Amino acid sequence: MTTLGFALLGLLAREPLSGYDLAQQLKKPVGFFWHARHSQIYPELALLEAEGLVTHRVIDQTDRPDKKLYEITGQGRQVVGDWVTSPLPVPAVRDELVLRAYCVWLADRGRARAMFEEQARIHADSLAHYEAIKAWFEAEHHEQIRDITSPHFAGYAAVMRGVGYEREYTEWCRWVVTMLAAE
Amino acid sequence: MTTLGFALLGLLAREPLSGYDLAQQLKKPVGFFWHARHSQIYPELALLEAEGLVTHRVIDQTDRPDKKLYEITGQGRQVVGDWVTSPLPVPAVRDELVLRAYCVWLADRGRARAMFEEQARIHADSLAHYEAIKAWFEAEHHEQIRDITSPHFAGYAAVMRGVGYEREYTEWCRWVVTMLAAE
DNA sequence: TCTCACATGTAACTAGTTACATGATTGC
DNA sequence: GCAATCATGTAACTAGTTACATGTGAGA
Repeated sequence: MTTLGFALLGLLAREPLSGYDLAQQLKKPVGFFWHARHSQIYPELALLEAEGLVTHRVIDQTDRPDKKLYEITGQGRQVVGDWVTSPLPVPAVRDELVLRAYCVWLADRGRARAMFEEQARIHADSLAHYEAIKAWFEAEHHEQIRDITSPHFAGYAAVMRGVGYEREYTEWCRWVVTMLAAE
Repeated sequence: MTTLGFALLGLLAREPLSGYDLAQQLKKPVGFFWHARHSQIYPELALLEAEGLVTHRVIDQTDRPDKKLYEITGQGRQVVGDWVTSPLPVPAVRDELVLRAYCVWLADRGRARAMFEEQARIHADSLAHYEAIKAWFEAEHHEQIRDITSPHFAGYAAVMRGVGYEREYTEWCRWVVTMLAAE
């Protein structure tokens, strides 16, 4: 089982979806912590089905192409649940912007400043986006986000991380900008 | 040019190193934002040399195996400097722990709590590590860390990100733990 | 007419990981 | 004798990206 497989099972545990739907979900912002293209999703769904973790049925549609609606099986639910608490290998962080910061002493000051300003903007926008989703969770699911057996709690937890991550990232970018702008 | 190539050039711009040294550097904590195994580094160095961005000379050693010491060329320096401010593609975040949080409603509560407690510990340790390096920079290079043309400024900037990242990560893990522990 | 959203797939390639392979010296 | 550090490489595999491929219906 690959991590993508678990990501798909995690989404299908909430509601039945087609491969196309899954690809949409694995775009921002739900998929800020994991994402994939349809070219990776379709073969992965076939593998999940071969292992009995999902099933599909074809939905005939007149106004648009037919689709395969995937549903998680009881076994699939079990497998995701077990995976969540299984030993986690040390996470591999790769961040090209931090790598660029590490090399910024070799770059043109003005251009570097402009780049970090733009990155600050991008992460501030992303932060605003997550904060809006957080506010929506608090307004629409204020009960469920405290219930750890609810998917809304889990979604809220992920969004909380998104907020914290982007807030910190934005602050760091701005700090770099002030350093590059000094004097 | 791959990102790894730029990472290697960024290290070689500071001092000449062997492939083995580079592999050591690309381990924690310098390499918290980028890392690679020696199996990827050796071929990449050969490519960099073929492009005229680095050169090497063999250092004969009696007490240990001979090594190839790589040095960055003027062209190499130019190439890294330009890359730093070149357009940055949207960063692809992949975080398995957040994905697991998104699926935590399907898991056993006690086991999930234990896992997030352990992750909180790991990130708190990592934070302490970065904070020590930050303090070392401030004590040993208090002048250079304000000079944006100094590699120490760039190193300090990267470490600042490490501190912020791990601080936020630790806080989030602890928040998840308190949620899982409630009642 | 053309583009966009819906819908599903395969093929070719790239980056990165794991495993294989070798060999010297130092310290337990 | 055995493990660890230093030192350099290759081979096989996996995950993920980009590009190729096809086709419908709605709306500008």
